[in-house]
Amino acid sequence: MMGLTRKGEYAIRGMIFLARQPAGNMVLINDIATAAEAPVSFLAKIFQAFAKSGLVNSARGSGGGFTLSRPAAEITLRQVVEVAEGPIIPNRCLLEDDLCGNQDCCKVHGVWRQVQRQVVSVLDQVTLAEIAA
Amino acid sequence: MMGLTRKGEYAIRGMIFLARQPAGNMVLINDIATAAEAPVSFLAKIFQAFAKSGLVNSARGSGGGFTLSRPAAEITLRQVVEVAEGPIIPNRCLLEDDLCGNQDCCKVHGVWRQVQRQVVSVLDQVTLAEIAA
DNA sequence: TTAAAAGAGACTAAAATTATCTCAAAGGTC
DNA sequence: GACCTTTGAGATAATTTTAGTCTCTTTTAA
Repeated sequence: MMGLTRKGEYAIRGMIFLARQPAGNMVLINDIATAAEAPVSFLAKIFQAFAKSGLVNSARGSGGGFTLSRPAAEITLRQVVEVAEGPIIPNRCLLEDDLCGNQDCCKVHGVWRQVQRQVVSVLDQVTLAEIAA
Repeated sequence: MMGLTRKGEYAIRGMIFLARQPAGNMVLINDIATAAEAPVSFLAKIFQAFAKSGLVNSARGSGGGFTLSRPAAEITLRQVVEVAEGPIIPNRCLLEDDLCGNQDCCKVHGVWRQVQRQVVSVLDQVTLAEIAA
């Protein structure tokens, strides 16, 4: 239960590698994948999402690649994880806008919200810079 | 990410129903399943696990069924969740006894352990009695 | 002895995860 | 402009996990 998937693991490792590059240095997805020990085409998808989300900049053509869009100290682990894996949701009924039909579910509801807050809070306080150091 | 599965949901709902019965009252898995809105044969498996783990007592034959093995106030949500879903582990490398080959993984290792502790701590502090009330 | 229950294991179906492949679009370089 | 490099996007496939079913066995009480 509660596990990060491969996607999340690859994402984190890839971002750590990027964070260790000289600022602004464009890195090929191939090199990131090698460093992160991830399948290239799979990681490519993940980094597409990072590019869309604005966490990284991308450029095509020769001399292209990926680079962090801002200092690693300004990117949190939560942001990385959420772009890769989606929002941190310990239970379905957290999604349904506070209105779930099931009475029992709602009793537990508050507990899951608490869990969510704790997890998010931990991940919010860790930056890429810290874990890449 | 971080989601409880159906199994966990059914498990919790079933245990809440049991917790609401008069103490010692044997309840059929059919009735639990109806109350929990879960498939009978699926929930039966889950309650087999509960019986094995000692959270509930079971008896076969007519007059048989399931009952909590101790007061609902002495059963935590964590126990219920862990029997149903397995241990709460936010990342693979938490399993590997503190020794994972990957350096980067290990930098993040402490973060996941913190996450784990927070989640466990929340679930440890909620009893069946509280959520069944 | 018989009917009513849970226990155990094999099996199936559906969904999510983990990829892979192909082609299109964009950006340099000659 | 022709050409090569690189990311973008979408379809597809393989694998694993989740979810659920079915059958048969064991236990127990009446």
